[in-house]
Amino acid sequence: MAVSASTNFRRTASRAARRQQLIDATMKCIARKGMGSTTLADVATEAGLSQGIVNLHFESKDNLLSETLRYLAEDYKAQFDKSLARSGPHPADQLRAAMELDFNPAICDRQKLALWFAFWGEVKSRPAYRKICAASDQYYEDVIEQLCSAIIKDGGNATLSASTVANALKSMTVGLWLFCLISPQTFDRHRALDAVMSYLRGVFPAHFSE
Amino acid sequence: MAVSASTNFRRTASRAARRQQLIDATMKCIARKGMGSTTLADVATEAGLSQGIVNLHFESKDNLLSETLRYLAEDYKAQFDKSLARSGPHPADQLRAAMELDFNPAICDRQKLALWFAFWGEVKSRPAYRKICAASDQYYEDVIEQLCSAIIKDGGNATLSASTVANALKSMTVGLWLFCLISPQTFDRHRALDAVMSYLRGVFPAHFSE
DNA sequence: CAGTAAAATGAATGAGTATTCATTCAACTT
DNA sequence: AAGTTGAATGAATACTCATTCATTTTACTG
Repeated sequence: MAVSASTNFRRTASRAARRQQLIDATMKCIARKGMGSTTLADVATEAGLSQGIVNLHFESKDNLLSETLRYLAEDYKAQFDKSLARSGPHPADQLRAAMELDFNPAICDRQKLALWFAFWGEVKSRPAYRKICAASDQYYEDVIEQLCSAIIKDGGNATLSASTVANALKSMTVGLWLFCLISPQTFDRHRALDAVMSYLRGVFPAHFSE
Repeated sequence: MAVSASTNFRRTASRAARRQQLIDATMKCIARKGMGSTTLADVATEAGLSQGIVNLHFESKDNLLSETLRYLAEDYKAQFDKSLARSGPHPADQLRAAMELDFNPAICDRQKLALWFAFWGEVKSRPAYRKICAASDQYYEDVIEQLCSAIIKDGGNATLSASTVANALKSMTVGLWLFCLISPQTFDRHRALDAVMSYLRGVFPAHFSE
């Protein structure tokens, strides 16, 4: 029943691999053609498979898109958790790592940014997307707020509100991503990271100076 | 030829009024149903007019959408310019007015926010949208940067870069708008404005304290 | 090597949609 | 009042696209 690991060269991939292949194709199509103009035929062609393949592996187009958003969010979370785990032990190290991740080429490339904005653009009319995004946001908001809180306790400006700083940081990321998406010639991820680090130096001078 | 102002009760509106009526209907439909699921029939029904009306006044659906984005951008600019003109003479007054506008109910309501994100979601695949947004962004970036520059000269922290602060401010707005759109229950425009004002107090303490 | 089950195909279907255009209608002119 | 003009209508058209499913292909089993 389960596909053995030894049969790597099957022409028919395992269910999970095929689904991932289709999600990858979907992401490429949305970035290239936009969410509204991406058809199931486009996705199938991009994946090098046939017409009916999406409905075979995902029930419907709606479902494919939801799963694609879910994957996008999970992929980001995996990189986020890994970045924090690999960074230094101090909360300031972790906060820096989190912000550097957001402007890493792996995250901050126009294809992925286009995807995020494509889904955010439908959030108001698609409760399913809204829920996925809200849950995701909540997680980062919490983690970043805890880091800010720790930094404030560790000799930071005690009048600062950790949640306000966390809001400011996460929202800056979104806006800077939009600038990278809209004006790639005049605005790039280095300038974006500069803006964030300059904010961090302003708010936590004792922790974020070279 | 021109419709006289006295004939207010014509059943057939002037060309400009009809176009505006259709743009208004388009905005409502996009906010409600999303950009991808908005059909010309939806727009016509929302406007209380007939099937072919959009192609009569706008050449095509594409054109209607571009004109809608253009209107959205012009409408924002008009309110922005008016806010600065009405505010106090000092650059700090004007900067505060600009930020307060962004979280005013007239701008920061979920219907309008949904519209902005709907268009931003298509920016990568539609050069026409990208250009409109880029031009618009450039304008605000310039104005805000000049205000920051003036504040810095007027006794602000001379090591600050006006353009970095301007980037941070404008990007925070976008991200905070997204939070308002995604999590209206847990996040509202007051919290958003708090985050911005807290940033301004941090960066320009001499100019932004009560 | 059959035989079987699962995976994949791709033509067919049918719902939906942008666009066209012949006709209708309202407002103004003389 | 009859005529003229341009706006508006809405049925018809041509097309796109998600979904279905009978058939084919592939991989595995005894």
